[in-house]
Amino acid sequence: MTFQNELINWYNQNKRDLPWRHTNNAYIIWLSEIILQQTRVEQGLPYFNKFLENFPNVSDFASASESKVLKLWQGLGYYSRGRNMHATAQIVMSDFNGVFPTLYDDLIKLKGIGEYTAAAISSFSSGEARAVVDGNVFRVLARYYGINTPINSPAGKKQFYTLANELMFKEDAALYNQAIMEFGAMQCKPKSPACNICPLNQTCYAFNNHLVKELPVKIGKAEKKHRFFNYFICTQGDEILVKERQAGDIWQHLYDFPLIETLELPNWMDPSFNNTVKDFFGINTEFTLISYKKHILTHQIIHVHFFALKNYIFNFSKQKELNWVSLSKLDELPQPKVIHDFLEDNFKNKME
DNA sequence: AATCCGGGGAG
DNA sequence: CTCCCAGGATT
Repeated sequence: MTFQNELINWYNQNKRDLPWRHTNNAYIIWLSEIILQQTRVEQGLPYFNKFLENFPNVSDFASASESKVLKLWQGLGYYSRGRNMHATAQIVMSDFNGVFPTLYDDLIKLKGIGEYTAAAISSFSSGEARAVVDGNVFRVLARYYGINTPINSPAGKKQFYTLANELMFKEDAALYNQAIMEFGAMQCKPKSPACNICPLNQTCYAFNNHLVKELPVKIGKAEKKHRFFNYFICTQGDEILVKERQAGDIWQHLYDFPLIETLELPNWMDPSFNNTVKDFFGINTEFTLISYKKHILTHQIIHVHFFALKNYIFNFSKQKELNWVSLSKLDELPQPKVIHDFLEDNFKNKME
């Protein structure tokens, strides 16, 4: 049996029942594919259901506010996906008459849709014979064919895309694409795959040469940068001071608090830190440490300290993004995970 | 070519 | 801890 037929055979016997596999509606497939970028199925599934419920079609998505989209996205990470979806939904309304495109050449031009996602949506919605190459496909092909070109190098990317498209099962592109990804996710797993029961083990290069653990090859990760976020919690009656994060850094258009970032762990008993705080807020400041949280992202480790601030006079001319928000409405704003967790722990009762 | 962009789960 | 997940955009 051929490589392709083995994969499809395995898929028919072992596939999971996932909601986006019951449709060829390009809009619904697009929802699932964007949500699943760099995201496990188990983590993305509740978000997929939530988005489809709130936005049954692309028109509903396009007419929502960006803030509502980000609020629904809260906790999933890589928030540019949500912002790009919102922009793309509006382009589909204006440039495609509200009909979500199904052709690769149309899809690839849309925000947030790259080579993988354009291949996925086009093959699943219209059967276009474009091979998907995601983390699963890289791994399956690297092992089965014994390819040691780094998968995250330009040369590797080209090599794997070329091979994947040569292998494409043109009689049923959607079925084949689903099959190879599911096989990578469940059988040819990153760690300790069950090679002894694999239907392809007789012809798998890595298995026969004891290279399963070495493949695929990936080149070096940059070291994580440490950052120190010092948040100041300012309340006034039933209101709290929040800040909308701007472009050029993480969590764009999500909300946090007045922030002083320092280059190293600040000693808040030190007069110089006190002066920095005083300069930031105005005069006559007093603050006490509430809590600390270490927040780990892909390229940075953020040391987050929360302080309660008293006796403050703000210089709003320097802090235009600051706004007072009533505690009862705070939960409507999209927040980074570390902010949301802090509020859950310290303000839940006051937010009702 | 390298770096940025989140958060979670497995080992 | 480390690795990686149905990747894409930016520099």
